[in-house]
Amino acid sequence: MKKDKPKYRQIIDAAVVVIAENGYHQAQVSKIAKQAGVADGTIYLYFKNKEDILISLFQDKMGHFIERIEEQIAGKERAVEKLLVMVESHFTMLSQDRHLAIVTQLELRQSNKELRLKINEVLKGYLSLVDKILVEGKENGEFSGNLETRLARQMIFGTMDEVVTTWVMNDQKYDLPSLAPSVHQLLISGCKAD
Amino acid sequence: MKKDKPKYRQIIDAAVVVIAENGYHQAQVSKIAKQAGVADGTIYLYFKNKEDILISLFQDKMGHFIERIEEQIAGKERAVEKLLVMVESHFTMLSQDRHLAIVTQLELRQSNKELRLKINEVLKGYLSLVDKILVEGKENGEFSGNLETRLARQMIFGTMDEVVTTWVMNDQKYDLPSLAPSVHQLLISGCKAD
Amino acid sequence: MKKDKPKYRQIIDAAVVVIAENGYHQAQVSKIAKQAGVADGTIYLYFKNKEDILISLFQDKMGHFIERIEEQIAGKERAVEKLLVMVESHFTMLSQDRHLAIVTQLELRQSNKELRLKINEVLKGYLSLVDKILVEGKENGEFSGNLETRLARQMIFGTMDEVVTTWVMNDQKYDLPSLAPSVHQLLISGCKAD
Amino acid sequence: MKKDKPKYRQIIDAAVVVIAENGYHQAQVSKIAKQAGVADGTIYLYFKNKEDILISLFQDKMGHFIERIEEQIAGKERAVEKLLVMVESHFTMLSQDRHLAIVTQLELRQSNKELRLKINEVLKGYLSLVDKILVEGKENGEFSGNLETRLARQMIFGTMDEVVTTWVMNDQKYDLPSLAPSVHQLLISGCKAD
DNA sequence: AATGAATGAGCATTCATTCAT
DNA sequence: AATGAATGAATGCTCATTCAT
Repeated sequence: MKKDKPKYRQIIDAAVVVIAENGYHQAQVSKIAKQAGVADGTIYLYFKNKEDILISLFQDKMGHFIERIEEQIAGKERAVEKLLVMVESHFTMLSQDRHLAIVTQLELRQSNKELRLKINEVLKGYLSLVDKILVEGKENGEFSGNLETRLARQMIFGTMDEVVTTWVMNDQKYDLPSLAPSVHQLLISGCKAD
Repeated sequence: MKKDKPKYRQIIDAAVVVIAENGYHQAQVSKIAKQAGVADGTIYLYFKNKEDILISLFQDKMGHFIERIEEQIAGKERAVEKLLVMVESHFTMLSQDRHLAIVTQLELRQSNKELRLKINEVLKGYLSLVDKILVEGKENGEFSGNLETRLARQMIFGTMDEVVTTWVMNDQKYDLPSLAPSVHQLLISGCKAD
Repeated sequence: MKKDKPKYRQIIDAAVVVIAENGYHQAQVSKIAKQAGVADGTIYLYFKNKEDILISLFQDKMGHFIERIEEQIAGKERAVEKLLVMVESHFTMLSQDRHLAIVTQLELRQSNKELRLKINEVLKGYLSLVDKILVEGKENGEFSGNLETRLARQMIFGTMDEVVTTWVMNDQKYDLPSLAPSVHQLLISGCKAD
Repeated sequence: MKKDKPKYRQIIDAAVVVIAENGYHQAQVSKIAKQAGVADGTIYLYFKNKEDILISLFQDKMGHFIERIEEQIAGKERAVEKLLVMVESHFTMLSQDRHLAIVTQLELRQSNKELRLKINEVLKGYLSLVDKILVEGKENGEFSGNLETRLARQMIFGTMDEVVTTWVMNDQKYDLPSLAPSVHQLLISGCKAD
């Protein structure tokens, strides 16, 4: 299995660094190869083409992302708590890997429509995790029975994404994880005063 | 003033059509010129370079966008109502200009970081409109006094953006404006059951 | 019409020189552009791609070739004379353009199958000229009525081609046109003693 | 002697198949290795480089070719008969090995000038066989004493080659050996009516 | 002898921008 | 003001060959 060989990860990790530091359009294959410490041609022993590096990168990183969040959530009983853990994990993981944050929030969005569609496929795994929490919350009465799952999911994901993107655009100069409780509070109670 | 000459708008409108129909990376200057009915070189009499077309496009369209919303809001007393009008207007205007929706939600995001920073500058006008509503709501007791304006604004904008993007990605095949009340409800009351 | 513009011929003539002097596989587009005194990109204003240069080159040169031979032949009454004129013209024209001879006999044959098929299309014009002479000769009794036109044409073309190729491979170091009478004699009378 | 080891022939035979089925430019060393059932590196234990495979292939196959024709000719008395046997054998052997026919008539001609010069060296053995027949024929009065051996040989070889190439280009869809008598007749008597 | 992972040089083509007319 | 022909920099990928095992 190619994915288990050390060079596979070397190249993916190199791609994250190169894209974060040079930007999507300045991340030439030769730069990635150099950063990974392999020859240009070696890239093509592990990836079909340049796009394949980027998709694999996203699948690989996002796969870990979702797994971690699932693990964290597993220990919690209530949907509200699960949502808090999710926001915290989301913010924490991205703030712990500054390069990855830049790549996912800014650079990878410059890819063409085709690649973005493939990225969206990967994201669906995350979105259905959100859905599961929402349905659970509705069933056990934590959330309103009238809550439209799809819209609520879009609010949750859209909000987290916007918060992280703003943080990255501001050069990650404030602490992201500490915003999690407030964001969580916002998501579960909205703007309205009690 | 160049911006008042007819060719200025011709070119901007041509850019919207060409980008929406061909995608950001297939929107060559020569295509835009052809669509606008001018020679390639003429573009450079009205715009400094290609990036300048895109920024001007965004400024122009977003300018109208904000003006319209300000007009609509002006007639309303309460922050909650103003927020509803804003969501409604946002959804309605984008659903009335399919090309513009594609360009702002999908295509322009493929631009490089530099251009996106400039686009964000333009967006600030919109975001401060949101802020104004939030502050007003906090002052008159509609919204919690503890509400963190910045985060709430990110939730509001992030949610609307995500809802519109999902709608565009689904080929605009359902009615967007009719989602406004639910989205508004979500934003003001969150997920939590009463 | 692009073909009438001076740069069109400049580029084709440059291609002949570059291919003859560097060989087919060392004839990069940038070399052709430099030889033609234009920018690389200019090539693509006149030709679809590199292959298109080569096909156009062959069509252009072979077009002249056939026209000239047709003119020469027009003045002759008998098929045997026409054949002589054809062999003489064929040999003379190629010996007058050493670069072209190298390109048609050695270099262009290294092209891929697809290009060679297109080249063969162009050659058909020449081959049917041979056929016309053969049919005429059969009708007026100069050639045997049993002569199989297709095979005879293959003998004539195959012989001329082999003679020219051998001459090119020997660095064009002997006089080609002076072989025409003997080759003509061979073609019309074969090996057999009278 | 490397040439006597089984893998030497395995690789040559694999090269013929791979080139015939994929074309000269798509016949990568790795494909030949795979077809031969050996590792890429093993090729280089038996051949100096890729070009060496092709020259060896040609030497090997053409060696058999000439040997066979020499055997067939040995039984004949007269030059005219020998020529007939040669044409028949030439056509028969190539029509019995479709892959080899494609390789020698179409694919190997795409090689670079250098390789083609080496191939010509190998061909000289065949050409001198033709010369021998011609000289013999001139000596015993079958052929005209004025016959220029070199040109006659070029006619004979050029004609056979053109006939075979045309047959290959037409997908070998008619019977080649049955053309031998007519071609032979043409070669010995030319176009002229008796 | 045999393997096959690794190497790295080399090139056609696009397109934003210019400038002579 | 307007044109559009000309420019030229910039890059992903292939594949013959090597060499440590």
